[in-house]
Amino acid sequence: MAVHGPAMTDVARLAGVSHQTVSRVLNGHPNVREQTRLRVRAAIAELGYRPNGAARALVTGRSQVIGVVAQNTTLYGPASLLAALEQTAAAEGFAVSVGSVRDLDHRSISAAVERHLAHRVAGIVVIAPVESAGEALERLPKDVPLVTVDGDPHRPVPLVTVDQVAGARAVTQHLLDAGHRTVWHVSGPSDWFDSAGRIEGWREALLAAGIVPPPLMHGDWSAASGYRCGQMLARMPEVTAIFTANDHLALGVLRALHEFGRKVPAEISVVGFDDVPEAAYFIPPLTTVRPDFDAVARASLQMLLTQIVSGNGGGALRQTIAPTLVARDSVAPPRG
Amino acid sequence: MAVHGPAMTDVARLAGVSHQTVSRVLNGHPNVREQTRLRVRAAIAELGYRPNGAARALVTGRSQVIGVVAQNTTLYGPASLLAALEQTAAAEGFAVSVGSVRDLDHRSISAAVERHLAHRVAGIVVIAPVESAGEALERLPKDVPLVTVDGDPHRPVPLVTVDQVAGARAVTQHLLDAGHRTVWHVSGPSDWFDSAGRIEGWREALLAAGIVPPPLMHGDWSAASGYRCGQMLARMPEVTAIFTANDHLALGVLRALHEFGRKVPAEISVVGFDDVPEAAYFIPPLTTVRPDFDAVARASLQMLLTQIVSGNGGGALRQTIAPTLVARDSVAPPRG
DNA sequence: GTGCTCTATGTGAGCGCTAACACTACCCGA
DNA sequence: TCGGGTAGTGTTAGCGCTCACATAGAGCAC
Repeated sequence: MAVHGPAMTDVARLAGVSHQTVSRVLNGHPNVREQTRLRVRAAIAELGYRPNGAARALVTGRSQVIGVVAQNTTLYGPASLLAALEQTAAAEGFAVSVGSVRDLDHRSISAAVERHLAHRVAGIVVIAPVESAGEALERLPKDVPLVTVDGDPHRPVPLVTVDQVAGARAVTQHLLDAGHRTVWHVSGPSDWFDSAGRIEGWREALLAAGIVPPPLMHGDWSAASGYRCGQMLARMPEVTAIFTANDHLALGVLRALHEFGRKVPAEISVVGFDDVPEAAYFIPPLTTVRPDFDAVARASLQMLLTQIVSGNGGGALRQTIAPTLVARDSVAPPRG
Repeated sequence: MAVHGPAMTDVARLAGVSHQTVSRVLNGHPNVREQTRLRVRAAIAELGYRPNGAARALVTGRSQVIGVVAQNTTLYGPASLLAALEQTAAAEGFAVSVGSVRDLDHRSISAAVERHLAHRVAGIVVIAPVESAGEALERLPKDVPLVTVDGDPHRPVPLVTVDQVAGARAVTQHLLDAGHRTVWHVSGPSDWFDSAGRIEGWREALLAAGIVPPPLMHGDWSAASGYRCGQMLARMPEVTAIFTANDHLALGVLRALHEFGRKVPAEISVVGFDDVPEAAYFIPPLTTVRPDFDAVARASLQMLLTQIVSGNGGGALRQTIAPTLVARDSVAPPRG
């Protein structure tokens, strides 16, 4: 009382009804007289009553909480996704509980999922961009609504994903259209699906144009690795166009090129991926690809809610969100 | 059963003990025979039993969940803080529920806090960097453990904060030590405490050196606003040193200076704040200030846990985390 | 009037857990 | 021998809510 605040029975007593009627009002049940409804609402307001989610979760077996498992929520992509998910979920009356993991191996993921299950979350969204994450999901109880984001396209799990391949293809084509003979690619870590998709799109576009893809440069999303790759690329006079798997890699590449005195875009064109807010202020402003995180969040949440409402079993739903090319100043035709 | 998984009584039956003994094992109660404990653990493992957090929350009145209220978790600072909080909380057995808000007015904040209270969170961390947020906190039930991060230093609420003033002072002094006559400042939004603290530190350092602070340039944390301020500063020949309130502003400034052909650091030195991972790859690598987000997260969580355990009433605790200067290449002595 | 439906409300049980207390051994000192 | 601790365990009563069902009254046809 003093500590725990008023309960439903307190409201009921004040309104002169039974606790069940209060419950009905709270849950928007139809068969309640308008006058009664008003009286109950007044009592709720007067007491500052707040329904106890734990009690509700106990009896219904499901809380109004969605668990999100993500790695490294400091990165722009995951952070944006998380924020968008939270906003969308809040609009639907759901809270979002984060379970971020340092590593994406199955032990970490399983542990995070366990934690969520202990709290009886209504559903789980796994931002699982790597191979090893998928395995952890196989062992999950089948009755827990689940959606993966940017996960393994080959696993029979509901999936929402940014169309990495299409984005990368568009970027590569964009560079070819500008007149470049070929396009070099600085990739993300090889075990990420995002990374794989971007490599695939790049390769496809080149092959479609009858070009043999040049050797791949392996990065790890960080500006530091972009810088290292950039130092190599800067020394190769034949390089005129570079597609980096994300904007941070592009930043590192840009700096390396700058240090070697190679002008962008006059001598070399550079394109990124993600459209971080700062990309427009790189030197020069970066042409990049913008994934629609809001759309991804909306799609995954809707997919999850469908499962929650229908009791479960989304089966192997999947949805792909197309990204858009954002053209800025870092692309120009090659010299000569 | 099929859906809800085994309950404590199921474990008890299998282990041949009472459910209460299972409860004791789970909660690390001392008076349980080693042999019994083992039997119970075996039963738990065999059934794949998972304690029901909702039931526990119902009876104890507190869940093992900490609510975090934050704005714009896409920004590097808040995102890092959130991630660090989650990691720290997980280590203590707590889950973290995010309630991000679009605006930091009291209606939004109150709504987010309400949502957390409905779920009976054990405590709340509010990342409340602006004035209006504080008001919302005044009306909060007194018995809810609460910690604010980067909040109003003048409110009687437990507070953990990065020492903005010290950081800004150090940066400014660093520039003066390099030989600059004065330091210009591009600030963050005026209603953020972070912003105010950085302005204060900058001003203090200048005044201490007997220098009248030059006019303040107002930004809003974004690279875009940094760019706009940079365009003005670039045209002023007397400007030789700029301290920007965060790294993104610095990026915008750097680009503007670059466009105007002003060399950094040869002609103008630039310093940022936050040490985003990319700062080392700006052109040139950015000298900046690194706040220790992990330390902030640890401090706030510890403060919160103290309140949770002791029943409440942290009173007006406060803790300040000193940031460190990270010297890179964007600072040099002025010409001549 | 009787019997029916339909709406508005109340009653009781129980979700899975913890807290408080009760109980049973058993050991120890007097 | 017996009281009195103390470790180990069981029993009972709820926490605040929803679900399934019971009930009461109103409306209406015959």
